[in-house]
Amino acid sequence: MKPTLQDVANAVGVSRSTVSNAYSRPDQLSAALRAKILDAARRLGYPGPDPTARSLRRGFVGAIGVLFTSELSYAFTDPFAVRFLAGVGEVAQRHGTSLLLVPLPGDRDRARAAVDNAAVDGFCVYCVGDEEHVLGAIRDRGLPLVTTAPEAAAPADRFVGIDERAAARSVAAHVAGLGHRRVALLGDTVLPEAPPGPLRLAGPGDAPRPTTHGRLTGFADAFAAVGVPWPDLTVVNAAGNSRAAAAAAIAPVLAGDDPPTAVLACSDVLALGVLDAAGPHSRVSVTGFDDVAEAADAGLTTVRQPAEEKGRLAAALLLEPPADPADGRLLLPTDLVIRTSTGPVPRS
Amino acid sequence: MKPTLQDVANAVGVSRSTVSNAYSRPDQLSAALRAKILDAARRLGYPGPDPTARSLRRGFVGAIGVLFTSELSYAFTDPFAVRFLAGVGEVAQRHGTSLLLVPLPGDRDRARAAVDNAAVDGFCVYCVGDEEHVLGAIRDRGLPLVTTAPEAAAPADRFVGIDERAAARSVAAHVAGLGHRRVALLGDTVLPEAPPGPLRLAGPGDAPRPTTHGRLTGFADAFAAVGVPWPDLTVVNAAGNSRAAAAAAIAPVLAGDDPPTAVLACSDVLALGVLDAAGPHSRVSVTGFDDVAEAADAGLTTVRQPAEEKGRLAAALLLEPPADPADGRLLLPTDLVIRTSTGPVPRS
DNA sequence: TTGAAAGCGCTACCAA
DNA sequence: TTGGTAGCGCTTTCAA
Repeated sequence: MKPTLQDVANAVGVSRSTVSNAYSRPDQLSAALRAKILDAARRLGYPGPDPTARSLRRGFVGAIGVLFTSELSYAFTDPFAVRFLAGVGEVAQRHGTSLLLVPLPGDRDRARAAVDNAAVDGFCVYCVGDEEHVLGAIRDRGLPLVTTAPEAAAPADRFVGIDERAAARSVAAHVAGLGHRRVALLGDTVLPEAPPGPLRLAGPGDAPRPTTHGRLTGFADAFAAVGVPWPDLTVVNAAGNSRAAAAAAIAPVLAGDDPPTAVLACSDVLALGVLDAAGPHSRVSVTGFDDVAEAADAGLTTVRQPAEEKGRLAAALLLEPPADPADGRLLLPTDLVIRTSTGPVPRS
Repeated sequence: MKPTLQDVANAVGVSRSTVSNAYSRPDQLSAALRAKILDAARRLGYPGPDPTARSLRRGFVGAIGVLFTSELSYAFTDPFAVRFLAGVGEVAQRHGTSLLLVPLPGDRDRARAAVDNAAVDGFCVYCVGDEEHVLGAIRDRGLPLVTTAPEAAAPADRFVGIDERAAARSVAAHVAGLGHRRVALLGDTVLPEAPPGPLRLAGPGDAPRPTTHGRLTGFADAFAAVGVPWPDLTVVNAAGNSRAAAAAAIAPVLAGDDPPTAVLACSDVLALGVLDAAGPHSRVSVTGFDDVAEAADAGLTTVRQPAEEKGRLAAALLLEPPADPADGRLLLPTDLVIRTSTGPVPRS
């Protein structure tokens, strides 16, 4: 059997409290006794207080949960997510806090159970899709949470994000300013079970994912301002946030009659897929979102948002709660980055 | 106060066991009673059994630790590490197991404490540097562990990795075959506190990090075979596994008298830094290690190892222990990938 | 099908 | 400076 604190106490002939103090509050006992206890522990092979028991007793864990409302591997596959994580990790390291990455089953009940079973002191929720039930589970546990989607946050939640709508409007205005009027908007899983390809959407607000919703709305704003109403915009659905999914979804649209002269994607990864599908000689204008590393190489016009900083702030908001709750909602700046993937409407 | 299982029991007028069963063993009570209990729980705001208490009682946690013997952000910054993590995450997701990423303080005692405090059922150790004390701490806790460094593994440890030495020998033999004899070997933190730049090393075995050690040995093998003894090889130290660190370390060497005609780096990231430092018109041959995504774009000759697969196998070894302990040591295949960054010795 | 008893291993209070 | 007491919230026999 593995030795416990009690065994060490017995071996040395002191009480459990004293052994506990030897580990957790060295100033509460003489150096000599402490040395003797630590020595006996080593001899017995006692590895120190059990973390689980300690957490139970102390009432906190020393870990924060990081949730991606998607497959766990999304976190390591999407370049923006990875940089977000790097930022979270940096702050966690500084606090000596661990990061618990919890895989979320697609099934809602089981997702809720996964949240309920996570031994953590709070959650950072990187919002990918529809997360209301996940956020609800966290709130029900009474744990603090930071989310990256404004619409998803309840008043008590902390939030760090960008003004998705305004940011999207800025790229779209750039494209509109270049004269584009026949435009496609490309998003990942615009509607839950939708097949890849063009989609009928009564309005941008119909997209359940808060990020997609915000970005589509911003795109629509800019085109409405130049006289292109929502129904004239083609919404295209990609079955996943990957280049391949984007290429597969957009290819038929580009090959159709009366193809769009510009494609506005809801992420850089999708935009890169559009460039893949369009081929090197295409003159279609393409924009992305996020400004990941590959975007620069590809000459992609996009909206930059500070990835690592977003992660750092999310973790900081959780680990160093602001005194004033009003400071718990952070809006980060974005920049329109104009590169070579956008240009005037080709005359045909 | 947050409600506990006891409160729910009181409210319904049943015992704690019954409430517990309602959550953990639905088959142990009537559907009607269970519904009544769950309902009362919802009304009281009871979020289900506390994960910590449950872990303590059950004796297991449902999470595995992932350790990087380096800053935690290394895990998200190094492209190979990210892919490894993706593989680990994939298997973890399948098992419904969470991943605890534990930041390791540089200080050995505190690193040990971090390991001791992690509430997990086992560890995957991604070996970056010197990890003996970390592995020791894990073994002392009696937890299973999988490591990626062969030298670091004790007989009881599981291991998944490559034959570092043979893999390194294969690239080096390619370079030697091209006629190169004045060669520099570039590693990250070859010696613990060494400054960037050339280094005196009595032999490759003097590098404490097992990976570096193995790779340098393989490089040395290949050059010994063509008559270039160890002392004629220039070992160069980079202060970190980054392009910038590599560039800074190698620049003076390339600019010196009698510069090497080839640089063999211990990782792709370092090799890319060498290319940065050499500039586009340089004819120095450069090789990397790992074959990350950027390597292909840069035309880097390198050794490919299966990154995601390594992660998947590491996690599987931990989560699905092989019946026969002999199956707990896996050696993965590697491929020499020859691209444009290596060529014959330029005639000057 | 339900309940009572017995801890899992530890820490924090308070008294000596 | 040390020890006794009293749980943290839960699960799991076993018996009813």
